[in-house]
Amino acid sequence: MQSNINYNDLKNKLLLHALKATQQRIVIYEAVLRLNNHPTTEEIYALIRPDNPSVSLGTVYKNLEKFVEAKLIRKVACEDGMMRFDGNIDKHNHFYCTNTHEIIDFQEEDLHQLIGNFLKKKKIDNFEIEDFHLQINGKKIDIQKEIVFS
Amino acid sequence: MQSNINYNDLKNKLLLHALKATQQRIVIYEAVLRLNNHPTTEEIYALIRPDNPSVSLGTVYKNLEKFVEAKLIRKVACEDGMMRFDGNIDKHNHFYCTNTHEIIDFQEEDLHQLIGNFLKKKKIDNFEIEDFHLQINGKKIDIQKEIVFS
DNA sequence: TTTCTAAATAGTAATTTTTCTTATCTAAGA
DNA sequence: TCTTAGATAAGAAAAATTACTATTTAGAAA
Repeated sequence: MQSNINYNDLKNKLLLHALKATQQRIVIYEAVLRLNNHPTTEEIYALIRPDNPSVSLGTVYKNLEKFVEAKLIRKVACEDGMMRFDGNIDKHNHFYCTNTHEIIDFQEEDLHQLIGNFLKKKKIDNFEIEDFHLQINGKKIDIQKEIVFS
Repeated sequence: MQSNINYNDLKNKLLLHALKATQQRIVIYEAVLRLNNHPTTEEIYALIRPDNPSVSLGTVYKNLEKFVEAKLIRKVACEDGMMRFDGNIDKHNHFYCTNTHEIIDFQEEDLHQLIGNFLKKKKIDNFEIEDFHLQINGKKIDIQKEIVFS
């Protein structure tokens, strides 16, 4: 758990990504990290609203987009129609539960390399690969419990 | 190219998927197949509108959703915020051009098996995998030309 | 520290996308 | 042919997103 996200770390992270560190941005970025299960814009807005009633929804939308541009966070397009955001920018992939619409991180360096190597060897003309994203679709068996992989 | 999509084939395909073969559904399904580059709902609506002015947008939305449920087509959530649809239900993956927002099919049986085998070997508890989808992000170098891979 | 300015924000309006509602209609099985 | 469950049109409504503009502010420069 990231309980150690303090004001200065957040601020520096923003500055490092060439983003003016406004109060609103710090709060929004913190919310993305706290809600570490791929929140929607509304979920982020709902989290920050009680303590920051003057932050407008438009600001949340605009800044999430800015953060993605600056590669501070990632966008995750979801089949349920909602755009979601991911504060974890390490290489990783996702499970998607078609029952609960949860997106669950799947950190598996071996698999990531396997795919990366395949693409490197493959001759692909007229396309410069930046990254890739694997989404594994299925259903959680016990919705209450977590997915365990080893 | 699928120039051989005729009325009866479309109708039978719908019936095969337990969908009542209405005139509207035949027209909508045909549009998805014709617009074989992952059209949005609006693009589908725009294509059929001239010849079928009485088909309503709501019908297009509802039926695309129905088709996905019936596994007649696939949904492709796109980072540009638009939901797109794919009439090709064969196992395949996608390139996504962050410049043009195009989604381009990447049919590569070897890669698909590589990933499938990895996941089969991996012990994953509390999740029943149905399928997976690899999206390769990057930029087309010459926007006019196609991506070539071999 | 104070001043300056480009950039960011709040609040609201407008637009876009999607879903819902209801009266009417139709495909396909009996 | 008749019947009816399911589908449709049309428009209203809701939800999601973007745009606009006066005001404010972070951070650079003096």
